[in-house]
Amino acid sequence: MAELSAAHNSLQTATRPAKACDVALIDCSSSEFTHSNLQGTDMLAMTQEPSASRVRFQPALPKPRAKSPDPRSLEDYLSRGTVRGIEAKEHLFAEGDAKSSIYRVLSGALCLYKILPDGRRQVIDFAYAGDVIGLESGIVATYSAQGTVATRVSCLPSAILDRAAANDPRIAMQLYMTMARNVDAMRDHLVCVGQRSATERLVSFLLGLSRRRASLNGGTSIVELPMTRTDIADFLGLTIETVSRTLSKLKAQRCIEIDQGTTIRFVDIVALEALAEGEAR
Amino acid sequence: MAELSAAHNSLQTATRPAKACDVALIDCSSSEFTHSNLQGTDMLAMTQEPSASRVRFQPALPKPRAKSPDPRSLEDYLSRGTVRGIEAKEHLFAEGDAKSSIYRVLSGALCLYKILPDGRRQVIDFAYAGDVIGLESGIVATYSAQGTVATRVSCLPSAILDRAAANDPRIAMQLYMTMARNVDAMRDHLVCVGQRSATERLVSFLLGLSRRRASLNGGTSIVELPMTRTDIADFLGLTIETVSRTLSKLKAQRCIEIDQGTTIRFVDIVALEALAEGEAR
DNA sequence: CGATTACTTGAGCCTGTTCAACAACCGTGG
DNA sequence: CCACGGTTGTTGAACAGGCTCAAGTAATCG
Repeated sequence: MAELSAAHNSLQTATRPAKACDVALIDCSSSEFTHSNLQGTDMLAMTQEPSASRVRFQPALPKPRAKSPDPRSLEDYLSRGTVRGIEAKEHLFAEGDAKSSIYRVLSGALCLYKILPDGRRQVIDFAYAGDVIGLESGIVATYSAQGTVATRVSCLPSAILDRAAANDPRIAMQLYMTMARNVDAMRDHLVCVGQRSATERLVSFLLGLSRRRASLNGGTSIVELPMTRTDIADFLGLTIETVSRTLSKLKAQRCIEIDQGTTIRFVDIVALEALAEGEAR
Repeated sequence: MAELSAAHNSLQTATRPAKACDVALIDCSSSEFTHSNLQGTDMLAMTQEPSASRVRFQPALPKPRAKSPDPRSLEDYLSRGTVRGIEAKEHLFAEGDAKSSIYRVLSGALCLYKILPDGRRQVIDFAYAGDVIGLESGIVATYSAQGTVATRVSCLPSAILDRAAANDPRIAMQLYMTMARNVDAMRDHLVCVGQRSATERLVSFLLGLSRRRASLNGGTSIVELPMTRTDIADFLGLTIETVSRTLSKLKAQRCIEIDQGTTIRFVDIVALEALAEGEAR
C-alpha cells in the first residue's frame, strides 16, 4: 500500500559524518517523541505537550547510507531519517496529533486506524517494512498509527520534504505517486470490506499479505501474522470470533496450517485463491 | 469490461491549444480559490481544515477571466479542458481502459466503481460538480466511471498535466494534495462501510451529501439524490432493499421526508446526527 | 398506453454477531 | 519451579441485522 520499493534496506547501516541536514533531522525527534507513548484506548483525548516531558532520546542509531551532497529522490530523503523504535501497542502518532514527520517502516509492522466516538475501530491499513506513512493533506493526523509488534521506523521531518518537493518536481511527483498507489490499495480494500464474505475477506487478506511480503519470505508459502486477531478483525470489518472461526474452518478444510496462532502455512493455494473470489464456501 | 469501453467514443480530447471559446464554455475556475486553497510552497504543512476529508474542489462559481498564455495552477489547466457530455448510465471510462485524460465534473454526477469477477459491485465514490477524477498511478484505469445522471465534464489530456507537473512543482503538489484529500475521504468511507450499521451508513451518506453540496443548495435542508438506489446500495455495501427500507423507516420516524423518491428533506437533523453516530436505532 | 425500469414492502433465512466459557500463552514473583 | 493473574485466542449456543426471494406499486419512455 503506502509502498515504495523495499529494496533499500541494505543501505541503512552505513555510517557517515554529520552534515548540515542532520541538524534539522535531529530536532524533529524532540517533538516527535513527546506524544508517542499513548497506549490503550484513550489516546484520542490526548493533546501533546511538546515542551514538557520525557524526551527519551535514542542516541542516533546507525546512520543511513553514504552521504550524497544533493539528494534527489524521495528514497534518498527517507534514508536519511532518524531511526526510532516503537514497541507493540505503542503509538507512533495518534489521530489529532500535529503532523511533524513522515515515516518509513524499517522492520516490524504498524497498524493504522480510526475510531468512532463509541469506540468501534476500523484498521485502515497495516504498514510493513518498506512502507511509507504520514503523508497527508492537512496539518493534523486523521488517523492513528500503532505498532502491532516491536517496530523500527525512520523519521523524516515534513518540513524538509516540503521544501524539497517545492523545489524539485520529481520529489513532488514521487509523493503524488506514492499517494496514488495508496488510494489504489484503499479502493481494493473498500471493495473487499464492502462486498466480500468473511471467508473471502480473510483469505484475500492472507494472500495479500503473502504477496506483499513475497520479497521477504522468498516466495515460500509461509506467512507470519505480525498482529493480533483484533487487528485483523478491525481491518476486515469482522469480529475476532469470526476471524478465529474462519481460520479454524480453513484449517479443517486443509487449506492452511496454523502454528502458534501466528504462523500460517498455505497448503492448498488453488483452493485459497478460489475462496478469495467467492467460489464455494 | 470490453462492453463498457464502448462508451468511450464520442469526443475524446484531442490535444489542441486552448481557445477562447473553451474558456467561455467551461470557465468555472476562480483564481481566488486556486491561490488560496491549492497553492503555496509549504504544501505539506498547509493550514487547511482537516474536515476537508470530504472537501474536494469547491464548485467554483463562474468568474470571467482573461486567458493567460502560461497557465500556472491545476485549476487553470482544468478550466481549459474540452467539455464532454455523458448520459446517465454512459461510461466516461471503464476499468482497464488506457488513461488518456483527467476530468473535472461541471454538472451532474458520476459514479466511480469496481466490480468483482462474479459481478458484485462496489461504488468507490460519487463525483459531483467541482470534483476532479482520473488522477491515477498507473497507465490503466483501475475503476470505472459512469454517469448517474446526465453530466458534463471537462477533459484534460493527462500528457499536458504530466508535462506541467514535471516542470512546475506547484502543479505536482496540487496533484498530490488532491490525491491526499481523496485518500482522506476514502478512509472515512472505509470506516463507515466497515463499522457502521445500515441506518448509520445511510444517514451519514445523506448528511455527507448535504454537506458536500451545501454551497449549491444554499444550506437548505433539502438534498437531491442524483443516483439510483442501486448506486447508493453499492456505495454503502448494502442491498437496494435495505436502502429502501431504511429510508422508509427514517420517514416513518419523521426524520426525513421523501419526494419522488429522489428529493430528501431533513426534518429532524438532530435526530439524524444522533443516528449517524450510532445512538438509538 | 403498454413495456420497461426503478422503487417499496413482506416473509423467511443465513451469515456473522453477541454472550459466555474455556484453553493457551507469558511475564512476574513467591 | 510452579502458582498467579492478565492477555490472547478458540469454541459453542442463541440471536439479529441485513440478505434473498418474491410480489406489488410507481415512475419513465417509446
